[in-house]
Amino acid sequence: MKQTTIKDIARKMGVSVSTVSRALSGHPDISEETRKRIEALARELDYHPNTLAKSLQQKQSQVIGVVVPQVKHYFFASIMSGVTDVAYQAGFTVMICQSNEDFEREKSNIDVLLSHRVAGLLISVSVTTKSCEHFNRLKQRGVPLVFFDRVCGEVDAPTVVVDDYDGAFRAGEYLVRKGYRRFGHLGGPEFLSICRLRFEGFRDAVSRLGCPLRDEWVIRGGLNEEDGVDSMSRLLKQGGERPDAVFCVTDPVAMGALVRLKQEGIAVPDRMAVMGFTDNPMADLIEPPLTTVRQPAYEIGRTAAELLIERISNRSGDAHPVHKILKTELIIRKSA
Amino acid sequence: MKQTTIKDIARKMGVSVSTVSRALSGHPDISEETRKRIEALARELDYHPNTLAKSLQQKQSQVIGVVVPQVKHYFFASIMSGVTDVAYQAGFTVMICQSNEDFEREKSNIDVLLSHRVAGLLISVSVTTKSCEHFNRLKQRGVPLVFFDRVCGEVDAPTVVVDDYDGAFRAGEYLVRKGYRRFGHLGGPEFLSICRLRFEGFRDAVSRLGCPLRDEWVIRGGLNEEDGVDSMSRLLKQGGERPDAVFCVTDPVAMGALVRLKQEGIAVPDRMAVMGFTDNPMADLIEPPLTTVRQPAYEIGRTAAELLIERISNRSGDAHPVHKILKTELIIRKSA
DNA sequence: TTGAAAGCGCTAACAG
DNA sequence: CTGTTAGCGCTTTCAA
Repeated sequence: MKQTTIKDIARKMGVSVSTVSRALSGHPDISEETRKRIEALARELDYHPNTLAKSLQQKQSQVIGVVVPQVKHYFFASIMSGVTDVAYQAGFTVMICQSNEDFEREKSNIDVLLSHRVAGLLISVSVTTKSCEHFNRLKQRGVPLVFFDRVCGEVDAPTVVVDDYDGAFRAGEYLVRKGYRRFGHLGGPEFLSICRLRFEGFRDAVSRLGCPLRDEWVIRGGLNEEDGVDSMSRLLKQGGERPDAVFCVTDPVAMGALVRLKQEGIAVPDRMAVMGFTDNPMADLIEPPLTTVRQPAYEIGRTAAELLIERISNRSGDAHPVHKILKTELIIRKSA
Repeated sequence: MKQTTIKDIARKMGVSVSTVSRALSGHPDISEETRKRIEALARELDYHPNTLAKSLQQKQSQVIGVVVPQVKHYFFASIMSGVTDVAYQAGFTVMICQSNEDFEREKSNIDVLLSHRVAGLLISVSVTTKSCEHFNRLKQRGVPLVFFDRVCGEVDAPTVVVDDYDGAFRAGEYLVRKGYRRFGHLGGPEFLSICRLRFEGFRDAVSRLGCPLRDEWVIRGGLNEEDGVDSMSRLLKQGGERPDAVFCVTDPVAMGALVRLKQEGIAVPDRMAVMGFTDNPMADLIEPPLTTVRQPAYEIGRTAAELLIERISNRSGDAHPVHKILKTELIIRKSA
């Protein structure tokens, strides 16, 4: 696989490599004619500049690294879509790694990306990540860094999140206004800020309105559908009185809960209302359609990428980090 | 952002760069003791090898480039997940681009990836791609290349697909066996092999069993949910007799069709049965749960990545290209 | 307007 | 076992 280089072009044209380099990068000091001829020859030889060499030389690449827990989840996939679009427009490419929710793999992903000398990093932390020193090392190294969705509070870096607390709060208000009184919550690991904030927002709303959340109806599990099935099972197993409404930390969890309730023949929303968080595209296709809080996933991706690219370009690494908080939207359907 | 290099380590240790290079890459000719000391110092200085320099030197990188139409679709996201996992295990990273179903962008994505000197390319072609010369140029260049899902028949490269014809055929058989007799099809652009094969498989099955597909009930549109809504609208607008069962080219299209039927108050499956293709996770959560043909998306991603990496490693580029055909599975639920 | 030369960080002969 | 050296493809002073 012999690749055409600038040198090949130079030789064939009888000029020096610097002339070719300049011609191809639009340097003003090159005569119109030489440039035309060089461009033509480059096309003819199917020349593609070697970005590796260029990056090595300039000590900076046009690649942004992304670390997400799982690409296949709709939420992250949409974010990736936003990141990829913004990157493309700005002349960047994206290198993607998934941590599969594993701390060690997250660290090793970052190492790999660093070795590729990415210009900056976009990170959403794994559920199993309990320490932030690997992130702080990045800061020290001066690598531009933006967290999105699952952020790490101990690290002084820009973040892009939705207003989880507010979204959950409004979910709580809505349920109380709808007449529900006995609330449960299917939550995620408290270490994750999104889980903590959604829990707190909901808890504060319902307790402020006189219907405090009962501890035994707060179930903590994972963030996916199977976890929802599981958490709902644990809730039902308690026997005795049941909540008349549960707020779930994510849509997949809510859908899992719905599956479990259907198995038990418990009517939704009549005997138990269910609310989710995210607004997956399937949310309005299931039965009953899911009442939820919409997060603008694609926008999160765009915003995070924009922020990162801005930091890369301005080298504004020392400026006070921005924290973007995107608005959520209450989507009322049938399940609550 | 000053990065530690092999040279810094060499200077601090009072040895030559080659010694450091060898120590760090596990060369046998280095004494155990020197290696230990070098490794320790490297860690202390937070050294990360510069992959760019290495790739430039070796004239080959450990990056695989992926071009997909849209990352946010569950099917592609799952594939990406498989690709990313296999790549990680084999010491590769993945660079991802999305064509957004646009031909020009697809070409430019490939150029970018080529400039980054990716070791190989994984491609699923966009719906608007009507020519394959850009792929053939890749072949000439000797870039290892594997197509997945949406392949390009005119290019002599390995492919990973599911047995679309067979899956669709069995869908047709199933519907006939179930007692349906008047069949329609909501399909995609014929240029895409997946669309053509699914159409042909279904058509052959039902006609062989004595219930030929009627031309006016074959609607061609896009592949997403909104396209499904649209295609079903066009079908219903015809008035007169209606099919009692439609087979849709993808799950999203089927779900769109379902939405439209619900709006019209047409009961599924009683007045019209609907079948999809893919088995999205939401397929069994909607009402009625969707009968469909499952494609092993994650496996497609894994297989394609494995094939590509094998080709990269063996440089078996000239060998006869393999065509992997993964099996589909009929998933019977309520919608048909 | 063009060329010569150095160097980005790394590996790999070749030589000791 | 370790050092010297050349060179991967490119940009960029400095000089002509």
